[in-house]
Amino acid sequence: MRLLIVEDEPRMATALQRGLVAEGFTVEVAFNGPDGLHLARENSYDAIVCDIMLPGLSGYRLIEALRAEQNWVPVLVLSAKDGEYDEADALDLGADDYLVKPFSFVVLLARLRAVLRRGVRPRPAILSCGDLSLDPAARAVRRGETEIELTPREFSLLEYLMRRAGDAVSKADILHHVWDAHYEGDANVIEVYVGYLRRKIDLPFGRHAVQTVRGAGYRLASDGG
Amino acid sequence: MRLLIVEDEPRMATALQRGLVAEGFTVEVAFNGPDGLHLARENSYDAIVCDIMLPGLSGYRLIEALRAEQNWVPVLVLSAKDGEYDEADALDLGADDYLVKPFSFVVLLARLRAVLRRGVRPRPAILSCGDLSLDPAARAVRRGETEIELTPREFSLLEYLMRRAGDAVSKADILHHVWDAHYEGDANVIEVYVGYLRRKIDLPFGRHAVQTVRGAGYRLASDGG
DNA sequence: AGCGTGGCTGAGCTGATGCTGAGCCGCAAA
DNA sequence: TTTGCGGCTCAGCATCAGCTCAGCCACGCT
Repeated sequence: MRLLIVEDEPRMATALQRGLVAEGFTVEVAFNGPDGLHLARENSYDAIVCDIMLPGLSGYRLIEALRAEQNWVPVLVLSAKDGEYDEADALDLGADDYLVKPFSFVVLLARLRAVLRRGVRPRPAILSCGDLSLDPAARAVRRGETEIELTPREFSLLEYLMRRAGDAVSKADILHHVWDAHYEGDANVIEVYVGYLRRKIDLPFGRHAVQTVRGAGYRLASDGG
Repeated sequence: MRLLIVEDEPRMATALQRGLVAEGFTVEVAFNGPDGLHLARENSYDAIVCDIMLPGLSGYRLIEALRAEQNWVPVLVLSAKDGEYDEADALDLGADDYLVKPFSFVVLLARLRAVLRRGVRPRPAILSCGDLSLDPAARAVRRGETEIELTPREFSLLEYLMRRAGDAVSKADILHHVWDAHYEGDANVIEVYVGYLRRKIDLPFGRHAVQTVRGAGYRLASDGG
């Protein structure tokens, strides 16, 4: 297991390095943001442990830059801040976990192991299919540059379809996940809402992202139509 | 997005439920461990939010039980304990994240989103014979680059033939698997549907993937014709 | 070559499926 | 109270999938 530590405070960096080496990890250290980004680009790490407050380039920007390059290496963020919105920001930006300083080494180790166990897989904070994108945190949907207004129900329907983009999704599945497990009503609501969605995200753009798979359900084209 | 909350304290449970429903999630609540486990077994949730201290069955045991059954639904653990080893335990047991009470709703939401974002969904393999391929999840069939539209019945017939590619499959077998074990009708339906299939996957491409084995049934050429 | 059986197909009926516009209800802001 | 909006139901319509059937074709046997 090969780790990169990005941490500007020398004592903290050294302590982390020693501890993790003692646990059997191979560890490299960068003391500022740009160096960290450079190392992360050039090498393939199993995980990155990254401070937020960094000279040159903040931890946020570092993660953002990596994710923009489709680099999904697990990142564990360390921060002296304890404002809750910082944490929310980091996770929505694509960090994998978050620790507030001071933290105990045991907790760091446990979280690092949890993060490593999950391994690398693409998980963009913003869902996108072609030029169609949906940001769950911001509750925003856009086709290219055009912002699209959706009602809450329309939004969850699209979110569910986008999370399963490319799959044919049955109406029963949709009813369970977007409406309620015990929803008693007619599955016709889905047809109605699919209609609403199409009128907002497809028709004005001459696209066909939301496809009917007769007898099976619906499918969102993974290329956005 | 469908969630299960397992929380015995009624005020906490209600608060969570309200907040998450307001965020657009579909939420079910269990007030003790055994109920939670039962619901988690019976239904397919996108994530579970689970207290540690539960009557009947602790959160630890609940996760352990699910994981033992190969159920990898993401679990976010809540706990009033703050001993660091508890956290390490929960993560090592297979929880996906951990929050210590009291926590803010914003943080819960951010972590929940992070956990949902990396949610796994193992996809069934794509069946293929030569340049003919069938994706059961996407309900899509293609010959080379050309997408082919099939009706549900045609689709299951082709799927069955592809799963037994190279074998001669009797009409009785087909009737049994593609129609119904208790199907009463004439086996002539099969001939009709084989005809439809050929017109869609063979004739336009000058191929002969679906072969008649006179007196025995049909065979799908394992090289796709 | 003739014949019978197994296999194929076009026509057509029927119920199922999906889509849409109209309209109701409840809630919340004006 | 009125207005607007989101959520939903419903009925009507168009289309389609599933199936049956009758008649034809072709394979393989004598």
